[in-house]
Amino acid sequence: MSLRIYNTQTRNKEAFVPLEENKVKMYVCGPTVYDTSHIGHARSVVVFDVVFRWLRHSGYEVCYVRNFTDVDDKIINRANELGQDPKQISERYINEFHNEMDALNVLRPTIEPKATEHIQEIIDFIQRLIDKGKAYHVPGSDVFFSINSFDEYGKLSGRNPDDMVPGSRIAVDDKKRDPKDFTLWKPAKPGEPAWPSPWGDGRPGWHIECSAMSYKYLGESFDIHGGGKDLIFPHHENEIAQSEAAFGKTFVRYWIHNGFVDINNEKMSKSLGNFTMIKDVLKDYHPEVIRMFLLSKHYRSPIDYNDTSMDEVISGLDRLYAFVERAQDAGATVSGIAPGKEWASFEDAMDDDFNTARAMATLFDTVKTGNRILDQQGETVTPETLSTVSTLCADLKRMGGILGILSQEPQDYFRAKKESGLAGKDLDGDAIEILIQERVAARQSKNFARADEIRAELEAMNIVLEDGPDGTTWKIG
RNA sequence: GGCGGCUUGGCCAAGUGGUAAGGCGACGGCCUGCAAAGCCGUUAUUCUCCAGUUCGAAUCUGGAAGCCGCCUCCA
Repeated sequence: MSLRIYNTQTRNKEAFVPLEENKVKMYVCGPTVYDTSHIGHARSVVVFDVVFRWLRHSGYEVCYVRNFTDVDDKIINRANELGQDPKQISERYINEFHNEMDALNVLRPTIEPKATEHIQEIIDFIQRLIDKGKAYHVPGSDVFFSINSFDEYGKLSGRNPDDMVPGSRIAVDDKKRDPKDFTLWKPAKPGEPAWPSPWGDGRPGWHIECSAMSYKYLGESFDIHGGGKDLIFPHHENEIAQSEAAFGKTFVRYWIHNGFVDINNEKMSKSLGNFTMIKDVLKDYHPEVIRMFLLSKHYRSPIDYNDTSMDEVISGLDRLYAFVERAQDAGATVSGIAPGKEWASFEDAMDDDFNTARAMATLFDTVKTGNRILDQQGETVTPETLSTVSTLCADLKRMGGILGILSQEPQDYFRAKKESGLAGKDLDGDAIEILIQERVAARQSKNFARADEIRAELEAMNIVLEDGPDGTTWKIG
């Protein structure tokens, strides 16, 4: 089995064959840093983080580029609102973004270029387009890309340029030769960030930065380009036009687009006021719960964020960690263990267009198999059983390594869960221990009424007791 | 108006021609003083509806209904 990828452009799953053997060049559109990142950004970043991990695991040397759009109308507007410099704004949100993604256990891309640090490359790119007759400068105004100079315009989104009704959405700008032409370079208004150029002081349009930066780091033609579904048109369509017009080569071989995150079955929007920020979600849920949630459905489908779904994921992740803990307690080791057949199922799922939802099922199958084996054991675990359980546990951890979960020791995971669960309660771990000791004494003297009373008291505070062979433990229910 | 997507058990969700993965929940059992956790078992003769192709369809074709996204520098 080898990797197959659904290509937005062909609308088919295709066998993945990189341009250069054993190497993959991948570009993903990063955020425009004008505001706090929301759960939708998290999905895109986590999805492509898993793509990155899977490609690397598959033996490819991956050059993964994810940009920051740090010059943009929205950043300028925001800066004006706050009376700050645009650079302060973008730096602040880049920092925030990095902190949140680190918290979500997202690997840093190979390169994270910023538009403002590639102005010269952008200018050179625009000049090349002008020289080739693909773009034109309106004196005293913008440089525009000429749609009519690129006859494959629309091939990614499946739109026919002739069907695009001029002025239906955007006011017709009569400086353009064609209403569908888009800006490559726009003149700066007073007080706005600006760079000198052959067309006067100004700044780049949005689309051109991605073409210029992907060209610089990945070349004229590369393997994978990703982003959110909304970027298909016009952003990615325009990137294709720019890059293919400039170099006359296929720009990108595989286009990957992730679906949206809805909130309680509604689209996130300013008018609904339901923007759900990553930093707020991180306050409510363990980072691995968030990752597991984002990967629980196929990346191209919409996914709905709501409390019920999150609670289901918590139960599932607890279950996985509980098995790791149980296996380790039984003496299982994970280092240096060869992959087992559970891992093969996981690989099949991941190779099938990064089907994390299906891959997730193999984690639970692994746990089920392992628990069953351990349950059938008596007091002493035979070497054969231990070996089997070690393989299962190692497979599970290996899967977790791809999805970016199960990265903690189970003890730490459950301890952190207890601590966060106790936060805000007028009860601490010591107080619970005292109650447990009282209950142990009550049980020993067969005073089960008192024992149950204590248990009920704790249960009312969402603390659940478990009486095991080695005594009583508790957890947050 | 143009383009695209979705509709699977109580809920979430895989599954693109060969007879319905997985999770959560629920119920019964083992275990337990009773519970909890874990395990075992049960929980869709059926995949929005209609018609067609086929030996065979959730999967292909045509049609209907409902929902959703993009066409606004929103991931």
